[in-house]
Amino acid sequence: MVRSEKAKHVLDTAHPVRDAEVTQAKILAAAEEEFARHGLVAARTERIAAQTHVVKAMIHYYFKSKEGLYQAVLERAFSEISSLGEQLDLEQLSPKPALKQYVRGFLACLSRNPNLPAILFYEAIQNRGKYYKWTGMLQVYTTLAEILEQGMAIGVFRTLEPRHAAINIVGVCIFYFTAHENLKHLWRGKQMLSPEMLDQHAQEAITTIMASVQLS
Amino acid sequence: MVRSEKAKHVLDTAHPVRDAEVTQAKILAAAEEEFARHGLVAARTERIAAQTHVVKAMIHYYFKSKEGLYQAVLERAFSEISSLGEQLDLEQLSPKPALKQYVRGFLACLSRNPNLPAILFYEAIQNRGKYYKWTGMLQVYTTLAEILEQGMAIGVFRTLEPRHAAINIVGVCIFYFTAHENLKHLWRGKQMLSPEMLDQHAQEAITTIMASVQLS
DNA sequence: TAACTGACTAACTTACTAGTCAGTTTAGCA
DNA sequence: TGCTAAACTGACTAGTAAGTTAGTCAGTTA
Repeated sequence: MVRSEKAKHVLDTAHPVRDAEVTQAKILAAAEEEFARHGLVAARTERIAAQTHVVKAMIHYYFKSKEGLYQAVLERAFSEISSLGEQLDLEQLSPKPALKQYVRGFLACLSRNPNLPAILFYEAIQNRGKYYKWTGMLQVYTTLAEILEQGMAIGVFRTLEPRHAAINIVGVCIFYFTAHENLKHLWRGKQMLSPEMLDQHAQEAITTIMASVQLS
Repeated sequence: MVRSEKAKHVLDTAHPVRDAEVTQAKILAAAEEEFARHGLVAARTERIAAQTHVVKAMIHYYFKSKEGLYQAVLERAFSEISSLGEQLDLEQLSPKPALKQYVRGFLACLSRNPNLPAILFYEAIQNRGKYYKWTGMLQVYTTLAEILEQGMAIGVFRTLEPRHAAINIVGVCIFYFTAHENLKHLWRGKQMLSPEMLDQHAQEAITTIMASVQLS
């Protein structure tokens, strides 16, 4: 779904605007927050409605059901991840820069949408991938594993099990986001999703990942 | 809470045993699964009761409320993590073996209780640490950070930001458990929590972590 | 300006779920 | 063996949350 300029502009106003596109966008935005925070089951349509300043019935009017809204949120949220590998053509790069580039892209994607990890987590643990078949995320793992295998083949990476290593790389990238609310106590309550902190995380994560695959 | 031998023994039988200790242990075990899978809000006391082959009222009889049961589960589940640093005396080891030992202990702890990561995530994301003050987990981060700082000071570890690095180490250890249900598709549906796979994860995680902190 | 259409609302229904309680059963002891 | 306290049960209640519906409101067109 493409969000129009109009929709973007009015998105945070509380006034009723009587514009289908805007209302849907507002509901989607509020729903993403709600689902990221509480998961599908514990999410409350009433809260989403209140946040959106429309009435609960609008959710059913536009999205049929709570589930329907959830699926719409998932689709929008993961559209970017699915197309991660395509935008950077990794074939042209050698394994080391390819890995670096891909991880950088993945981290940038997460930074742009910090709700994604939580939604992913809920979908995996609570719904067991019922609504999102994880094909997008599996793509991430297999792409990483391929890069790692190539690197091993030409002797620029250490010996490792590609799939486990890929999982660990994703773990390094994602964990920070899912735990951010508690990690802040390590910085005396500092906001962990601020641009500076996210940048610091990205930098540390990339260094850690590149170091973890290098030859010893 | 110490689980007696008697309780352990009868834990998985379906027959009514009319033993307070056993019943409580059965409820706790079923509740741990339920809370790990669904979180506090989406957990259903009726499901816990059904799993336990007792009646829902017993939960309130022994644990007063759903929240009370949840707190009891948290307390039991995290008692081990809190005392992780104590059992191995890290002071006597130099940073490298200390890090290796500590991570090994942490991973062993997770393998023994694979529900722990999911419970941790729910508590962090959904309840924002309302019931578990994360002092236990914060201890893990600070211990790791201290080891890393020592290693940097004597020049056996590369230059890194200790807290971010500690977070990434924990991420590598934990992520596998939270995503296991989806990761299995990378192995054609293989069970990811089997002893062999857990062992493989532990081994890969330790290698990865040790490689990630070494001097380049 | 009247008919029309889609956006929106308030009030309602139905289903579910945590928690209660009055009463029953059983283990173990006198 | 009978008594008692603790373990346990089934039926109930109050509250909550998803989903429905009849109808209102605002913009648009002829």
